Amino acid sequence: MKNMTQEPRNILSQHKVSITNPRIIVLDTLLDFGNPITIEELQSKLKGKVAKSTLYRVLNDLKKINILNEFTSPDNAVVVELILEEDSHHHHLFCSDCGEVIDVELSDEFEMMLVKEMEKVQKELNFEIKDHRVEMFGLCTDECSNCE
Amino acid sequence: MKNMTQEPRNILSQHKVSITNPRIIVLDTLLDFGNPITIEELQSKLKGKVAKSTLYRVLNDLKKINILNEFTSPDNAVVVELILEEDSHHHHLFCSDCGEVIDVELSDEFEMMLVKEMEKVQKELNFEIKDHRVEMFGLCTDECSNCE
DNA sequence: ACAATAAATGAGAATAAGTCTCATTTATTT
DNA sequence: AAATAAATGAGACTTATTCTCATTTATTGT
Ligand SMILES: [Mn+2]
Ligand SMILES: [Mn+2]
Ligand SMILES: [Zn+2]
Ligand SMILES: [Zn+2]
Repeated sequence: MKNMTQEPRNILSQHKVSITNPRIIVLDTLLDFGNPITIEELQSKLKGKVAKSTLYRVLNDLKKINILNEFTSPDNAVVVELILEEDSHHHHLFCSDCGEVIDVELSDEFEMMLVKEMEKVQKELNFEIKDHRVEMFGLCTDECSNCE
Repeated sequence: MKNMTQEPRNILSQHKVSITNPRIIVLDTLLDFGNPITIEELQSKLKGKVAKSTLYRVLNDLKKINILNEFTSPDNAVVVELILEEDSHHHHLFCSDCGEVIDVELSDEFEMMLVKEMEKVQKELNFEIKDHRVEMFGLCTDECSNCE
């Protein structure tokens, strides 16, 4: 049985955000794409359906309720991705050629070691570390449909 | 004895880039600041000395000869830093409050483990990984002069 | 279900980071 | 020192994102 939280209407009501057409459409598009997506690509998918200003507003709404992650790719494209409850902590791999962004889960041992490193840094620099991010850069090989 | 490579004129001539005033001034400012700096802050330091268009051109020149690293902070500010020969591989810590960016060197054991993780990912995803970046987010504590 | 109220939207104007143009200045080469 | 090539400054231009405001849509209370 499919997770109810993945329905746009449920996601919105769970977060006490009013259910509107543009919000449903944007969520649907993000859920359907299923991967990190550039604003540019998202805009092209929504052309004629959601106004540009509304798209940015909806994305901000989703950020505010902490279900949208935003970051910048090495070629300075803004990328967003939904954070679903079922998603586990992960990182990203960027293709320098086609710009594709791929989710990557690293091993628990590695994540534990990273936490230890952060604890060391915290003490040394007297800084309270809340979060981290690991980004990997490289090149898609043969099976990428975008680069060739 | 101070490293000759740290003199703007030497840096430029070593990279076969012509020695001009704006380039010297920008390099001096970056060297003097000694830390990653936002474009905004850099511009304010250069106000009246180097034209905006020239600043961007010089930064591009430095990127081309691979002595400038550029990245985006979590609040979407563009940050640059000089890559000096004496610098070792390192990562960054961002204060979510004041925006400060701090260099962080992680342990060799950690870096080795990260390389191993990347090798695993490479095989699994058939992706050629060239580089990586670890970013840590948090809050400066007491001794930060910017946040208070 | 219906009116009243509050919130969200669309269209396009405004803002601002970064790029481009071109006349002038500066560096390099001869 | 003159000739040539490269770099600069000023401001125009481009474009991603934000803002404004009149209209539409959602929510609430009856
Ligand atoms: Mn992801
Ligand atoms: Mn650094
Ligand atoms: Zn690719
Ligand atoms: Zn701080």
